[in-house]
Amino acid sequence: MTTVELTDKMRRAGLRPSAQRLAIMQYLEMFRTHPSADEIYKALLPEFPSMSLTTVYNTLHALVGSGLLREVEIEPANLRFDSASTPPHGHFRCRCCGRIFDMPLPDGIILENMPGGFAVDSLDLYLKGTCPDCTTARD
Amino acid sequence: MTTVELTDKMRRAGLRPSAQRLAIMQYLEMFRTHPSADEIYKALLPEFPSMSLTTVYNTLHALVGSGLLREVEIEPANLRFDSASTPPHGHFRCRCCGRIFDMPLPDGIILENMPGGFAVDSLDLYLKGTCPDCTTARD
DNA sequence: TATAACTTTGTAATCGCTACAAGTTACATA
DNA sequence: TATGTAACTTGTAGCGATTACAAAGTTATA
Repeated sequence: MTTVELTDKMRRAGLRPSAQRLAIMQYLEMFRTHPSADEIYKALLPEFPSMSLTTVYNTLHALVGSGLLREVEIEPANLRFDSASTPPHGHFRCRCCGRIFDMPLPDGIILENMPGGFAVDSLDLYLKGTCPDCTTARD
Repeated sequence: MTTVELTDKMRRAGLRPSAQRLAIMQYLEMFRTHPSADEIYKALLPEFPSMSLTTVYNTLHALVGSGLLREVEIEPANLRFDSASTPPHGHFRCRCCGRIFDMPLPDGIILENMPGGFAVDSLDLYLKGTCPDCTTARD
């Protein structure tokens, strides 16, 4: 996604497209590793030496609030973030290397037969185990 | 589950069934509200006035480690716990009252068509929305 | 009963995150 | 282009959940 496109997207969401915000969005578009706020902060520090961690948190919350990002809560102690420009998907965390992978949502996960009266507005599927790389490395 | 049964269960898991541990397990068997460590601590304090919060955490970790409890990570800032003596199920958190409900796992969630090489050893389904009580109250 | 292993307790510390206030910037309007 | 205002950024201080650690207590077993 180009800078212009991102700028438009943010404006349409009612957010001012500051340099820091654009950089954060671009980072999340480019690196699909589900980084934490701190990882984003450290990665962008060379480019924005004066940027504050608080700005990263502010931005992430603003972007989540307007639907441009999704939170990934697969690791309770570390909130992670994911561009919302992909279709809904589950997440898999490798217990060995700690990486987080996107996974397809199994067919049939559609929320039909929920107990009556529960109005579901978000669904998260989190899987844990060993990823192919770590399985191979262990052999 | 009786105290004797719980004692056996813990012994089989290689854990000493101390009074504190039994009380914590019993609390989780009795109250299916997915309490946090702090809630358990406060609830048991009258019975064990000298118990330390650290003991609660130690116990919860030990029990999770040996499969007697499951962690519920539906709220990133507050780890919650669930007896493992129930069949696998998903969780629903009401955004209005904050309560957490057990939910059936939708059919078809069985992890067949996962991308090759991913060895899944745990699955968590987290749903959020409005529960029946809060929906009714709002009308 | 001695010894080792396990468990509990209390304190201090860590870590992710948030609150807040002051300074800066963007942008609509004139 | 100038200007007022709302939005944004920054730094510091602080909070709450959790963990580290060491000392004291308990239990199992030889």
